[in-house]
Amino acid sequence: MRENNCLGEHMAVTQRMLNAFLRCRLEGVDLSASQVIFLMHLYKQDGQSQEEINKKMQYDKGVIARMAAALEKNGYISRKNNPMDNRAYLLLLTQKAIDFLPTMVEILKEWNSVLVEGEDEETLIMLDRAMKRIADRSVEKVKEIKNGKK
Amino acid sequence: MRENNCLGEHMAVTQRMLNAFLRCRLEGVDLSASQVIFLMHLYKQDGQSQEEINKKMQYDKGVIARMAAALEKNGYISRKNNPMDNRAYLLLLTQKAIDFLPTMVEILKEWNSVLVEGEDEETLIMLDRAMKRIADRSVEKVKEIKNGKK
DNA sequence: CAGAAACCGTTGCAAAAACAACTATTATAG
DNA sequence: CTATAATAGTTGTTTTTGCAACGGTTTCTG
Repeated sequence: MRENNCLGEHMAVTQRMLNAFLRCRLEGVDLSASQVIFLMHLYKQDGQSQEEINKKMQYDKGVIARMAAALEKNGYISRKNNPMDNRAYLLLLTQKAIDFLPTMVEILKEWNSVLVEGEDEETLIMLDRAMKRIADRSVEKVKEIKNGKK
Repeated sequence: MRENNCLGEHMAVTQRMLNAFLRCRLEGVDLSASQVIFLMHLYKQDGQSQEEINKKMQYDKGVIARMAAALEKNGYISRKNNPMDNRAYLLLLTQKAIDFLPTMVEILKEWNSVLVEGEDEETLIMLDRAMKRIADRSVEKVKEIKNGKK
């Protein structure tokens, strides 16, 4: 009981450190820490909508809108209207973004190596799966609360 | 490899959900999400300095200074000069903070129950320890980078 | 002991993020 | 078919966070 209560704090600290790390490694690059994660989602699957990125990152949709606008302005993505749904965009990576991928992967790999250093393969698999379940339940919980309030 | 890369994203999502959850539960209370965590550190050990809280939470020290000022202004803590070191404060919980403790514990317990739901006791212990190691390495890594830059 | 370095805290400023109100489009219900 | 609800995105405003420069203490070093 006592021990579990700290999980959240460890995550919070790690999260702040990740952001600090990314800010250091992105010095001189016209990308913020969260924009890099944004782009990573598009690398995994190009042509998503802001809504889809929003669901995955769980940032406020206003924040996502501004990130997308900034990424477009800086030439990392283009926003095509989705012919299937005129409300939504297709967010598409530009060549500039594709060229930046190797750098980004290297930076994320460096961070990942810090996270996994000295941990068993078994522990890591377990950790990742458990954290996914936890993240999913967290999203669900907040959704319930917010729906209940309307 | 592929799987581990997502650890950070799961943590990030969970972290944002925790903040959203706390904001909901703290409606009408003159405390922010991070201020509650701040107070929790004082509950664990009263009379710490801002620097000590800073080390544990890993927020920027300016942020900690403003949190402490706000908590004092709203009557949750008092700041006594430390007779052993005139640079530092002793941050002390007031009665108002102590009265609020049960509410706070209940809120955090509610959140914790979301995190641990359906997980084995074994998994949880493992998770907490692994996350502590990860958080510690993260802090260390960022410290190295920032020292290297000076 | 004097000067330099490290430490603790504050403040101005800028970036990041949340929230709410809004427009426009699509989907659903009666 | 129309009215209502839900969806996708934008924008104004406020709060939160990070960074850097600063002032006053303490500690270290020669």
